[in-house]
This record gives sequence, structure tokens and C-alpha cells, in this order.
Amino acid sequence: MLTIKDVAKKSGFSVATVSAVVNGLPVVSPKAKEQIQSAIKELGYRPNRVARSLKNSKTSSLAMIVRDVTNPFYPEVIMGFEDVAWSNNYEVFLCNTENNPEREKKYIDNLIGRRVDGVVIATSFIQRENHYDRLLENGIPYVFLNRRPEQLLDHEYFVGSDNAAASEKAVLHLTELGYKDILYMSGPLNLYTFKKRYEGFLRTMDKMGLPVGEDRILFSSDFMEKSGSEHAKRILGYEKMPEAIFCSNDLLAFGVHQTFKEAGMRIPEDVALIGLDNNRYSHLIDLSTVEPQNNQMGRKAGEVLLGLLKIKDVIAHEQKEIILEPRLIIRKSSGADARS
Amino acid sequence: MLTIKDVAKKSGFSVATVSAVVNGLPVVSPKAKEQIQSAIKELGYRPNRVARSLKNSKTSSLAMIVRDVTNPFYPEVIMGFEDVAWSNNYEVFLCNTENNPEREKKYIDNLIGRRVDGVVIATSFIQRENHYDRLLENGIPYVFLNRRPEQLLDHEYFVGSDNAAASEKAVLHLTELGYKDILYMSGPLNLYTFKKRYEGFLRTMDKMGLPVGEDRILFSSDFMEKSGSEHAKRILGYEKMPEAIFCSNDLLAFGVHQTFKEAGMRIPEDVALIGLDNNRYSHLIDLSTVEPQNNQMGRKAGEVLLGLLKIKDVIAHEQKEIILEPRLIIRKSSGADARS
DNA sequence: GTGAAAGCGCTAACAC
DNA sequence: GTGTTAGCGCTTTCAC
Repeated sequence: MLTIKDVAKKSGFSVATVSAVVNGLPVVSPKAKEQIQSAIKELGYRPNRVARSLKNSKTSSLAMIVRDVTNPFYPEVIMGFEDVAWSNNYEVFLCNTENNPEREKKYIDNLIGRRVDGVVIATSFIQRENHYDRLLENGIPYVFLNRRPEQLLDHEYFVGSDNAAASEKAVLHLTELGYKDILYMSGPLNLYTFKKRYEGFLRTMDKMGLPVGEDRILFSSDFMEKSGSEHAKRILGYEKMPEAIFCSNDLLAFGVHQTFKEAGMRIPEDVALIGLDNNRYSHLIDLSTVEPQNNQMGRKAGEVLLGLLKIKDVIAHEQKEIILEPRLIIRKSSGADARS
Repeated sequence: MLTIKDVAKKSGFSVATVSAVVNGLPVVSPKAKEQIQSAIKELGYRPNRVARSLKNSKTSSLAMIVRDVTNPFYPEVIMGFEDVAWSNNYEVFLCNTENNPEREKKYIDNLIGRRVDGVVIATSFIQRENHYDRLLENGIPYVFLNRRPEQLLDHEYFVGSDNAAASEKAVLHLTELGYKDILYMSGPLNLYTFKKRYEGFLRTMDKMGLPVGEDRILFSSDFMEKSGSEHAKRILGYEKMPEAIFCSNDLLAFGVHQTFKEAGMRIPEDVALIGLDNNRYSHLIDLSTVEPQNNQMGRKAGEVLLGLLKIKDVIAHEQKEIILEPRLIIRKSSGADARS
């Protein structure tokens, strides 16, 4: 493995001069520059970034902590994040916690040991984990993505989607189509996104003067299809079916769709359906939904982090929260075709 | 930021002894060990892995190069890979090439500079990229995942799914159900997987003594839904419809499904449909398909790589290729219910 | 403009 | 068992 010394020897200059050339410092003579560059090319020398990092105390690496890449929410986010990282010459570590706080903790310790320059946390519960403090202690900035802890400390940042507004858009879409009896299927309220979506639903229904019957709100302890299916079965047993169902995420809506289809229910004729997330495959079942701008979320998180790194001060005088505006996506399941 | 010296000072021992404790070497006295450990805890010391890496020339980091995390094939693979990496105390860099060879090249250079210990390449065309050589030159082992270049050099490894067998399983499933006139929709043949799937289709049809009419094979330059849709429209114009359609991946099948549904065609009554990939959402349209074992692929790739690192010799005396057996998944679209 | 040398934080001989 | 020290490959200050 070649080192800067090899280049120095080959080119006849000192390591200091070689280093200056490698780093593009404008203090070296044209002839030196040329000779050194050709030596580099000839040898195929590539600077050891580990050594550089040790010297600089800067690794040009970032980390993104997610629960599970397999969750359809993440890939878009990762894409966006990785792309801005790449454009700024950072590499990114991907960390799956598999929903295990112990694993998250250990990951954070590892990342600190690696001296990553910054991290995006896309796993947080509302109830904050105390191990984030260690990042601060070690001067590593971090930004929360998508899920915001109740309290944002001075050095903490957040990038997310306006979940309450997303609910509002979904509900208004339904009410504009004339639906009044709307059932809301919620994910777990200890997750920030679902809490906000729930609040947005209630607020909008209230604003529209629509009552929400007791059996018109269903809670799940997760947000997977299976829960949607189970709730759907429950709904099929209702004396009076709702006119429309608003699922707090698309996976729940997938479950509802599946179960209703099996039961011979037609969507939207018998009951309208709308989701939230714009899952990559929602169009397969013509699901109307709301798009939270996942890719943008990843991008913004990257930009905030890089901004923090640039000013070299973890407590930046920037916007502490960036909230993206979601976008309504109308497909057949909400009955827009039939009704308007 | 704390260093080993701080711990040495605090505990009253030398850096060497502290290092020994940190690394669990069994040469240090119980009292020393105890005192040092408590000093570590008290200070909150965490070894700088950058420095360690420089000394060891080993970074405990791996990289996975993919085209686009957003492609539904990858998340499962990444999950599997990341999990075995994690279990072995490796972190993983995720690199999206966005299908751009230049970007891949630059990524590989970066990874070499970072001295990653190994890399998984899940992007390869059949026509190999010459920049993989640089990894070898720098003593960094790599394994191809899913897509195998035509030639595997001595130091190269491959983990993938048996794509020809996958096709065979799909075709046999259809023929067992009595279909004889089967249309095959192919992805681009310059991709390893699609080449193999195509060969598997032809071979199996031949084996079964079934003719393949000229208009019974359709090629696409990509493997996305849109191509599936376009082909489906073409098929709708046929004088004689095929009895069954076998799409070389699920995305194509999604497109076919969508277009047929819009045209009022019933699946499987009017035409049976089967895909290949077992996309996470295939069940939404009750698509029969074949599952290539993506998670396993990621895991195996990780294991091969770690094995290579253990023996410290890039040319290992191990199995050079690991081919996983795909699994048939029967849902309604192939008409299994109706016919058998 | 160029070079010598110190030092980033760690590991591992080697000496005691 | 424990300590001293060289050195991993680089950057950067300071002389010249």
C-alpha cells in the first residue's frame, strides 16, 4: 500500500510538498505540481483517509440510523440523504436498529468511536432516549428525521413532514366529496407521526363540524397491514358502516383493502378509502393518499447537518425545525371520479 | 475529546496497560483491570477507532454498492448484509450509484481511500467494469451480489439466486395448471439476472415440448412497471391472446396487471399471470411469483466477505459461488385455485 | 517555494 | 505485570 512517502521519493520532493499538491494548496510551483501529479498518477497513489482523519479529527462520514430499511418509508429518505452527502464528499453509514433501543445505543457508541461527523436519527420515540446525549458530549451534531421528540434541546434539530396538515388534506378531500361519516384508523400514538396525524384528524373533523362517533376511531399498536386487516374485519361487523375510511398510513390501508376485497366490498362504491404515505405501491390498489415528501426529508436533513458542520458549532443560529408540506394524491379509492 | 492518556493518568497506569484492558488482553492484573475500567467508566472514555484503524490497517467497515436503494430488491438484501456485519462488529457504508458508472468508480476510489475492509457489489453489468481491479490492487476483497459478470476472476466471488431455476419453477407451475400458450416478458438481457431468467424460460419450455411463438417473447430495455404496461397494451391488440403471461420480474407484472384491469381483462380468468421477485407488495394484486431469497443473499454475501477477511487472503479456498434456491409462491393470479 | 519534524491516538514490540 | 517508545500516514507549523 502506497504512502505519501513513496510519492515524495518518486517525485523528488518532500512529503510536505506532496501533501500540498494533494490538497490543492496554491503555494506550490507549477513544475513541482506537475512532477508530483505525474508521480501520483504513475504510482496510483491514493491518500489514506484514515490517517488524514486522525490528523484532522474529521472523518467526512455521516450516519443514518433507521429502524429497518425494509420499511417502505426509508429508502426514499436514504436516497435523498445519501445524495446530498455524496455531493459534499461524505460517505454514509447505514444503521438498522431493528427497533431495539439497546442496539441503537450500541450503534451510537460505535459511531462516536468512529468519530463520524454527524448523524441523522430517524428512529426516535416521543419519549427521548437518553443515549443521544453522548453525541452532544462528543461534539457530534445530530438531527431528528420524521419523528420529533417532545422536547427539542438547544442543540437538536428536526426535519419532518407536517403530519397534521397531511391528515387535514385527507379529511378535506373526503368532505369535499361529500363524505361525512369518516372512520379514522390510527397507528400507535407513542410515535410522533401518528400522534400528529391523529391530532390533525380530530382538529379537522371538528373544524368541519363533523361528529366522530366512538366506534369511528380505531387504534393499532403497530402500523402494519395485518392490523389494517384485523380492524377491517371489525368494521365489517359494524351495524352501520362508515362512508369513508382514513387510514393513518398506507400499510393499514393495504390491509383494509385486502380484507374488504375478500369480503366482496367494493371500494369506493361501498366505502371510500384513503391512506397516508404514498407508499411506492399504493397505486397498485388505486389508493388515494398523501405524500409526505420523503426524499426531500432526507435531503433537508443532510443539508441541515452539513450546515452545522460548516459553522463548526453544534448550536447553530438556524431554523431548528424544517417542516415539509405534504401533497394530496388522488386516485380511485376515495371515489373522486364517481362523485365529482 | 478524551484519549487513552487521560485514562492512563486518571488510573495511574500506563497507556500500554490501559490499551491491554481496552482490548481485553489477558495479561493484566485484576486490580489494574478494575481500576482502569472504573477510570474509563468515570471519564466516559471511548477509544478512537480512527487511530486504531491507522495502527491496525483495518477499519472494521464494509461497503455495499447498490444502484438505488429505492429499488425494491435492495432493502431486504441490505437488511441481511447489515445484520451479519453488525453481529461481527462491522459498520457498513451504503453507496448508491444511481446507475452511473462514473459515480460507481468514484465511490470505489473513495472506499479504497477509506480503507474499507471489504465491499459487496450489487450493481454489476455482465460486461464487467474495469474499476473493480483497483480493489484487488489495494487488497480489498469484494463479492458480487445478484449480478454475476460473465467471467469470475480468481479473487472474485459471487452470491446470487438461481435465476434459471426460478424461471423453471414459474413455467412448471403454469404447465401443471394446464397452460400451454405462455408469453414471456423479459427484462434487459445485458443484466445477468434477466439473461438467466430468459434462458431458464426457453430451456423449460423446450423441455416440456411447448412451442414458443414469435410474438410470445417480449423484450424491454428496463424492468419497470411502465414497460409492463406498454407491453400489455401490445398484447391486448393480439389476434390470439396467450393463456398465461410470465413476467421476468414483478414490476413488469404490476404494469401488466394495471393495464389489463383497466381494459376489463380478468386475471386469471382471461389470462393467467405470474411474476418473479416476490416484491414486498405483490400480494396486493394476488400475484403468483417466485421468491429469490433476497435477505439470505445479503447474509451470505456478508459471510463470504467476513470469511475472506478472516483468512487474510483474498484468494480463498472456499466456494466461489453461492447460488440460492428460489421458492415458488402461489397466489391467485396464476389461477391455481380455479384450475386445480 | 520547499523541507524537517512534531504530533493526531492508538497498538505492540521490547525492556524491565 | 507493567512501562517506554516507535510508528501507522497524514497535515501543518516553522525555518530556511
